[in-house]
Amino acid sequence: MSPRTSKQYKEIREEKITLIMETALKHFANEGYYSTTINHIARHAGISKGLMYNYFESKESLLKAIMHKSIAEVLNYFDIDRDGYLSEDEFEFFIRKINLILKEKRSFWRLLFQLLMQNDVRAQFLKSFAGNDSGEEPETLPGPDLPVSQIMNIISDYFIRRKDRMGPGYDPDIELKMFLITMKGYALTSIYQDDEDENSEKALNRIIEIYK
Amino acid sequence: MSPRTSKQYKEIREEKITLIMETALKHFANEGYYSTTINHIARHAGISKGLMYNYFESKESLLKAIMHKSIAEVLNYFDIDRDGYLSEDEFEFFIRKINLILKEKRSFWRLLFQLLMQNDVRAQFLKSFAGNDSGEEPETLPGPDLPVSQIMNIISDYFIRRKDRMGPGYDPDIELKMFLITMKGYALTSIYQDDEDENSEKALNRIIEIYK
Amino acid sequence: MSPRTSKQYKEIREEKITLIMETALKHFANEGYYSTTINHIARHAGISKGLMYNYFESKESLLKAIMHKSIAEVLNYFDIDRDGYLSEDEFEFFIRKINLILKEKRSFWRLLFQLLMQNDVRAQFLKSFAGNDSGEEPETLPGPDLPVSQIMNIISDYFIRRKDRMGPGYDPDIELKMFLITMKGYALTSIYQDDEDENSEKALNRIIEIYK
Amino acid sequence: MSPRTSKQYKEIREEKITLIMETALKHFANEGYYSTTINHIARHAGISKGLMYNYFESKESLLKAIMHKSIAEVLNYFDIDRDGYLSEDEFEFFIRKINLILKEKRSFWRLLFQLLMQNDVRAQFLKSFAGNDSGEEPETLPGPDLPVSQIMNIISDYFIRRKDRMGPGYDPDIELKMFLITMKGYALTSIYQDDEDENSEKALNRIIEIYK
DNA sequence: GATGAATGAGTATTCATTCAT
DNA sequence: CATGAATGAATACTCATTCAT
Repeated sequence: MSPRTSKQYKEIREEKITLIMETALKHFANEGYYSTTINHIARHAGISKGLMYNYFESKESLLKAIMHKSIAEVLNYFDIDRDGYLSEDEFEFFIRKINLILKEKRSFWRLLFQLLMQNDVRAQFLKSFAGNDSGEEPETLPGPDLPVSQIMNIISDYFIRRKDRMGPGYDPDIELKMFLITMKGYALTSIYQDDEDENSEKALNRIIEIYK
Repeated sequence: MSPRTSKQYKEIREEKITLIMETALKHFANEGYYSTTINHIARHAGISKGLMYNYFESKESLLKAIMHKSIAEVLNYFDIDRDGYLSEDEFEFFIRKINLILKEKRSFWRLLFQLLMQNDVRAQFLKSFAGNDSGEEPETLPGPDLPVSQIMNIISDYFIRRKDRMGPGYDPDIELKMFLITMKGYALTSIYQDDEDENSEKALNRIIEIYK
Repeated sequence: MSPRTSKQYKEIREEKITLIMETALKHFANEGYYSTTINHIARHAGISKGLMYNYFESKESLLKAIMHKSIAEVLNYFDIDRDGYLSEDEFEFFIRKINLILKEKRSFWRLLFQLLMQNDVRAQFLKSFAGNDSGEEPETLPGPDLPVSQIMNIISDYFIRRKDRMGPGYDPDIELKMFLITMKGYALTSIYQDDEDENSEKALNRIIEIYK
Repeated sequence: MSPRTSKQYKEIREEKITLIMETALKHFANEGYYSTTINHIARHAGISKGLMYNYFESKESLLKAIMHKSIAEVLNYFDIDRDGYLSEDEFEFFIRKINLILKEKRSFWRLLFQLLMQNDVRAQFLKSFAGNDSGEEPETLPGPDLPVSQIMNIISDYFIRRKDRMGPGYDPDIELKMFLITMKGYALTSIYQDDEDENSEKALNRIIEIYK
C-alpha cells in the first residue's frame, strides 16, 4: 500500500492521455467532431467524463492536442532535417511513405480533411502556414512553426529540377499542381476506402511512374 | 381586401423556399451543418425561425431537400439521356462541364464532401447507389433512382474503348481509377480555392490532355 | 351580383360559427384541448386559421364559447322553469333524459370531464356555482348564473320526500350521495363507451329501480 | 478526495429519481400533463432541468415511468397471487382496500383518469389488457403483463356465485355492471374531493351493504 | 368575409463543463 | 488521480396569434 512513486503517476498520466486522445481521434474521425460527445468518448475510453477534464481543458483543446500530436508524428515521419534535396529515388520513397502514412494514420487524415472543410477552421490553419503561395495543402492547426512549407519547397524544387529530364513544353508549376491534385485525390480515395484494393497499389505505381 | 389568389400564395411560398434553401446551403457549406443554427439561417435569410418550419419539417429535412434539389440539378446538367457513348470530344466536353458545375455549385459540393466524411451519412449515400463496384463517387441521399452508376458505366466504357488508341500495357481499370482520383483531387482543390487561378485552367487542360 | 344583404351575412356568420364550434368540440373532446391545434381545427372545418380569429378572440375563448353553449343546451333540455317538485315519474323521466343527453352530447361531456380534471379549471367552475354544499357536480365554466344548484335542490328535495316511502334507517343524505356517485359512474361509463351495449340499458333500468 | 462509492452514487440516483417522479406526478395530476412544463417540475423539485434528462429520456418517458411504477404499486397492493376465490368478507375487504388506495394514491388516479380521457392514450391502454370483454377498467400503459383481467375475473366470479344468495331475478351481469359503475363513480368522487367527508365513509358502507 | 404567410414567445432537449466527494 | 451527479447556456422545434392582401 505504499504510495505510487511520481514516476508511476507520470506513467499513468501519459497512458490515460494517450488513451483519451486515441479514442477521441477515432470517434472524431468517424462520427464527426460535433456529433461526438464527451460522454461518448469517455464511455468508449472506459474512463469518466471528469477525468478527461483533468487532462484537457476543453473539447476543443483536446482536438487541438490531437492535431498537434498527429501532425508532429506525420512530420517526424518524413525526417525533414535533411539537405532539402530530393533525388528521383527519394521522390519515389517519399510517395510510398505518404501512402503508408495515409493508411497508418487514417483517422487523423479523415479528421484533418473534415476540419479543413469548415471555413473558420481552415482559415486558422492557413494562418499557421505562410509561404504557401497558392493556399495548397494547408496542413495544420495552431501548430507550432511546422515545416510544411519546407516540404512544399523541396517538392517544388524537385519539379523544377525535373525540367532538365523532361522535354520542352514542360511546365514545373503545372506539373507540381497536377501532382498535388493527384495526391489529394489519392489521399481522399485512400482514407475513405474500407477494404484494401489491389488497384490502389497499381494506381500508386502509376503516380510514381508519371511524376518520378 | 380580398385574399391573395392561390397562385400568388404559391409564388410567395416558392420564393421563400428558394431563399431559405439557398441561404442554408451557403451556411451549411461554409460553417458546417452542425455549426449552422436555424437562427443563423433565419437571420441571414431575413425571416423568422418559425417560417422555416412552415416549409421544412426539421433542420435535417431542410438538408435533405437541399441535397435532393442540388443533386437533381447536377444530374440534369449532364443530360444523361444520351446514347451512352462518349466520343473523345464528348469526353473533353464532359470534363469541362464538370469544371463549370464545380464552380457554379461550389457550395453544394462543399456540403456534399463534408457530409460524405461522416460514416453514417456516407453509408446512407452508398446504399442509394448500387452498381458502383469500388464505392467510388457515391453521390446522393435517399434520392430517387439516380443515374450515377450510369455515368460511371459510360466513363468506364470510354476508358475500355480507349485501349485501342493507346499502346500495349494500357490498363483500362487503372486508367479509370487514375482519372477518378485526379478528378476528385481537382474537385477538392477547386471548391476550396477562394480566388480563381490561371494554373487551375492549365491543370484542367492537362487533365484533358492526359485522359482524352 | 348584388351585394349580400346583412341578413345573408348574418346567416353566413352563424353557420361558420356553428361549424367552427362543432369541429372544435369534437376534436377537443377526442384529442384533448391542449393537443388540438388551431390549425387542426381549421383544416377539419375546411376554413382558414385566420377566419377562426374573426369569430373567436382566442383558443381559450373558443373553448369558453363552446362550454357556454353546450351547458345552455343541456340546461335548456331540462326545462328548469317548473314548479320545483319532482314526482316519482318525473324522477324516472329525469334520469332517462340524462341518459339521452349523455349520448347526444357525448363530446361535450367528454370535454367537460376532461377540463374538470385540471385543478385551476375546476376551481373556476366551482366558483361559478354556489349553493353546492358538498362540491358535488360542479358543472360549468365562467357561465352566467346557471341553475345547477336549483336542479340539485330539486333532487335533494326528492330524496328527502322519499323518506316517507322508504323504511326507517333511510338516510336522505346518503341516498342522495349514492345516487350522485352512481350517476357519475354511469355517465363516465356511458360517454367512453364506443359501442352501444344492451347491458347499459339494463343498468339504467336498475338505477331507476333503486332510486325511484 | 476519493470518489463516492458506486453504492453512494446509486443511492443519490434513486433518491433523485424518486424525487423527480413524485414531483412530476403531483403536478401532472393537478395541472395536467401538457400544462406542466419540465421547468416547472425541475423548479419544484429543486433541481435543474438538465438533471431530469440524466434520468429520463424525455417528458413522455418520465410519464411512462411514473405510470409503470404506480400501476405496479397498486397491483402489488392487491396481492393478486391468491386462490382466485373471493369470499363475502374478502369482498368487503377488497372494497375497503380500493378505498384506501384511492386516497393514498390520489395523484396517480387523477393522472390515470386524465390520461384515459384522451382517445389515443386510452386506445394504447386498452390494447395492454386483453380478456376484458367490456373494455371496463383499462388500467395501464405499455405495462408488463398486468393481471387486471384476472382481478376482473375474480370479481365476475364473485357476482356469479352471489346468485345463490340472492333471490330470483338476480342477473350477475347487471349486478357486476352496476358495481363497476358505482365504484367508478365513487372513485371519481373520492379523488377529486379535497376535504375528507363523513358521508363518503357512509357511502362506502352503503356500497358494501348493497353488493356484498 | 377570408386567406395563409409570418412572427416570436415558449418548450423540450442536448451537452460541454464544473465540482463535491 | 477518479467519479459521475449537477448545471445552464444554447438549440431545435411548436403553435397561438397577427396582418397584409
